Amino acid sequence: MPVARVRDQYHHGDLESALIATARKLTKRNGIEHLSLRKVAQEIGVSPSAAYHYFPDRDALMAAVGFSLFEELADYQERELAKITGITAKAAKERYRALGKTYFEWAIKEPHFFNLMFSEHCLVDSNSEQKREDNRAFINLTKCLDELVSTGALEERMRRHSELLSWTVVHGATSLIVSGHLDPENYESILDDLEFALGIRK
Amino acid sequence: MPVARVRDQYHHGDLESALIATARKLTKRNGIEHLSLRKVAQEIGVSPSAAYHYFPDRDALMAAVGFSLFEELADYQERELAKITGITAKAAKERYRALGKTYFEWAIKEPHFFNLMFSEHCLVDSNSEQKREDNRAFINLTKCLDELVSTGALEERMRRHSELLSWTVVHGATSLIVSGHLDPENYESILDDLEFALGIRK
DNA sequence: ACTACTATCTATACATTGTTCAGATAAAAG
DNA sequence: CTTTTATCTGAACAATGTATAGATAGTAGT
Repeated sequence: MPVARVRDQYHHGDLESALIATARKLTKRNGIEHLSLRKVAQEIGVSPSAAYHYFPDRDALMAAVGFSLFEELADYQERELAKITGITAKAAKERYRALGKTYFEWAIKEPHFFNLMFSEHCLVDSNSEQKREDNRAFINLTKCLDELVSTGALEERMRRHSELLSWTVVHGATSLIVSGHLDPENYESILDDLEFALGIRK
Repeated sequence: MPVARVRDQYHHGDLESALIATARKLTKRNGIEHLSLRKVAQEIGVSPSAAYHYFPDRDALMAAVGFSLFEELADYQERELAKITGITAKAAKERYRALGKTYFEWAIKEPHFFNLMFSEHCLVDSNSEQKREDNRAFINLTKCLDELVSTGALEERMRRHSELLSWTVVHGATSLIVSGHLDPENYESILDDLEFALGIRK
């Protein structure tokens, strides 16, 4: 299996990946609305019809991009979490905070990505591939909360109330800010409010 | 003399409203992605170019639809709030809950509307018309929280932490559920978690 | 009532888009 | 070397957003 590196070959070599990567690039620049299959093909140097051997339609390509972005986000979060070591309450709180901060900053940095991920293109049905990516993010949150409890930063009785609440607050604040309905400078104070309400010690 | 049927007239009479109303109808049925200016015009019985006398482009029409939906939602919320009378703690809690419930049910019932409202088409810049609609919803929340405090259902010290937190949780849960990343049956328990964390008495 | 004016809408045209399908080309299999 | 399969092209189609020039109707001024 020769890897085709030259663009003017008849067979591209790894067109599926190229399509996703290029669609990602154009989405990043122009947003979902202005992503055109033909421009993706043109950018790669391939005919518009070629894409249809890998994706049934434009929506499927966009969904593929969206799902790959969930992986990217989870990777990024895990890298950032790994930077914070220690089993103290302080470290646990930093990790908990980092989990939300990475989510928020990812969205602020690439709003077009965030919009794609939570658009109708990436609508998740119950037992799809994507649910596992959600699980991955959720498991990270679960671990963070467990650490908060075990280090004494979070009371045991608040533990079960914290999971969905944390996820919801972080996503909600991010969504409202990205869509312009809330000022970015409010993000930190909302997280403060959440930690205060959950009784996470300062 | 031509028959006085509204659609056969050269001048429509109130084309701007008709455009918004029809675009609303088609969006409700097919979603943002599949809304076409030409179909809107055809449905009204007018040429495609006619729309350009009222909206600079398709995006502007969609934005107009989106902003009108914010008004609709606020109207609906205020109607539902008005149904719950009394100045007891019980009534205050019901109104607080109703504020979130209407938001959630509105989105579940018409997900295409919700997606439009928080899409890039309705991106709100700081001093726009739309900010006032946000204010209207936020003022309702403010009043509900004040009532919770004055009836003794919410502690004074939690008051200032409750505003953005409540808004964020309700929107976040709704957004995650509409986009398929969270099961609808979780909504109530998330609200329970929030009320528990804020110390709102059962 | 006649004219000039303005607001409103149509007709036509164009580039771009998603998508289909028959066929070309290259790689793999025999 | 032939056959088969995977991969991509080319041309075509209908639909879309949008620009421009012109048609039509209501309105104001005389």
